Amino acid sequence: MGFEYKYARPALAVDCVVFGLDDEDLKILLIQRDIPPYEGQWALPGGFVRVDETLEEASLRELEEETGLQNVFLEQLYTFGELERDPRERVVTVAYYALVKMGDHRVKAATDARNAAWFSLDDATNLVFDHDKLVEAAYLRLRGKVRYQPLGFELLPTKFTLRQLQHLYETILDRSLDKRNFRKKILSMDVLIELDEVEKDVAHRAARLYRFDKQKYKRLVKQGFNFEI
Amino acid sequence: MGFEYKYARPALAVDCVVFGLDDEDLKILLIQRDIPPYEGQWALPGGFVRVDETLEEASLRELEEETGLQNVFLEQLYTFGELERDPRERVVTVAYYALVKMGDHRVKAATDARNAAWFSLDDATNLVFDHDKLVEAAYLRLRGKVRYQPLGFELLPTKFTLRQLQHLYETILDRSLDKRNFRKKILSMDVLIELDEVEKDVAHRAARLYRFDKQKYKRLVKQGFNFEI
DNA sequence: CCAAAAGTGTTTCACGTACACCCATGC
DNA sequence: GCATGGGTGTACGTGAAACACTTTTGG
Repeated sequence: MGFEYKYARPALAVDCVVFGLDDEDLKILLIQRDIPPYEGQWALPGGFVRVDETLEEASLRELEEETGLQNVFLEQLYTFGELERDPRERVVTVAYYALVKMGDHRVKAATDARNAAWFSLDDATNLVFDHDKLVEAAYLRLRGKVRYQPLGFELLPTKFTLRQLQHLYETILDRSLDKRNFRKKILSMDVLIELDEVEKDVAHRAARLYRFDKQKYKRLVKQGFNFEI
Repeated sequence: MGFEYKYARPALAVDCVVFGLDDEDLKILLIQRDIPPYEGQWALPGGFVRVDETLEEASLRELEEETGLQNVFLEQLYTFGELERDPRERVVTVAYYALVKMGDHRVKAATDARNAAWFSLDDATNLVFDHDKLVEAAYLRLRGKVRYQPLGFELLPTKFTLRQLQHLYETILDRSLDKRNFRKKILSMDVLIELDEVEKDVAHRAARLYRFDKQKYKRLVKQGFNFEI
């Protein structure tokens, strides 16, 4: 029984830092572990890589198993290989970060997880293993990359207002932006489609809705265009 | 004898894309394999990660064992986990890229390598495994990052002329730059130390030598400075 | 004295930034 | 009619880009 190798091998895992955005701030998705070690404590969703699946497949599988999430934007972040990351044995983990439209998804705990819930980034602290470090690295990457790649749209509903988009950048970059300049800039890029629709159920003038034009963006990039906020 | 685990584990390796720069162009360091599979063919230096060393330690160890290189700039690139990367079995590899001052180092083949040699980037093709892909990814990363991080200095001698520095950017970015604007920009950043020395053995007016001031650069970064070419 | 590269300033234009008011809507 | 956020234009300054000639040195 079991698998035998000539030399000792580190175990290989994946972990996901899942970002979501609501009216208040940037959130990340944590699970409460239902198995040792650190049973009952909060951690990033993740688990061991099977020998017959790719790293990305493993991440998506673990995400669905532990939190119910599907169809998320996923990108590799960094591989953490310190010797004492895991108290059980040597475990190398490939970290991914994911961006989800929070409104579209309801999270639910499942396999190996007692509970799954969104935490404000500031409260997502004292996690098990070296997961605080992974969260920090993921946030740094997001903050750095969101300015020159159209990642932000993955966090918003398909139809959004310019206010929502500006608020997203203000939240992630942690500074305020000038409304007129922001609108001028984003509209001049010509990657938003202005819809014949306005937001609903607001106690004031309703704002126009927009969609991100992914096709057009790709075409522009091929012509040398650089997205930048 | 051997090590037994409950579940099958992928093997874990590291591979290094080592860049160097000479008068002509950008080079990468390859080894000619001296062991199966693909014995005799050209590949990136690399090998399996031991259970008691970190990923970075493994990269540095393999680099020294196979090419004799020491004291190089090293940074993690990406982790490749496709199922059929290696004909023997499932191998996940953590790729690193390295930058070396070619003049300072003499490469020599050693453990597991029949030969080690520098190749022009254009000639470093038809490598074994998925190494062509790793080289492509490393070059993309270098080209992207060299513009807003002072990576370039890792490829030059400690003392260099502005012409050499400009040539470095022209080579990596693959476009020509205006001499006056380049000098204005790099000097205005105030991260170069002008030395009381000029280059030697040139058949024309000798250019002034400079050093990169790493300490000052770090101080400036803390104050919000952004390096950018 | 000739070849080769070093070194040096100015003008123009685009873009980022700062800044304030009227308008539409729901209650 | 009032509170709330939607939507809009201009002036200024900084920095990127274009561009050519003189100086120094070695052979």
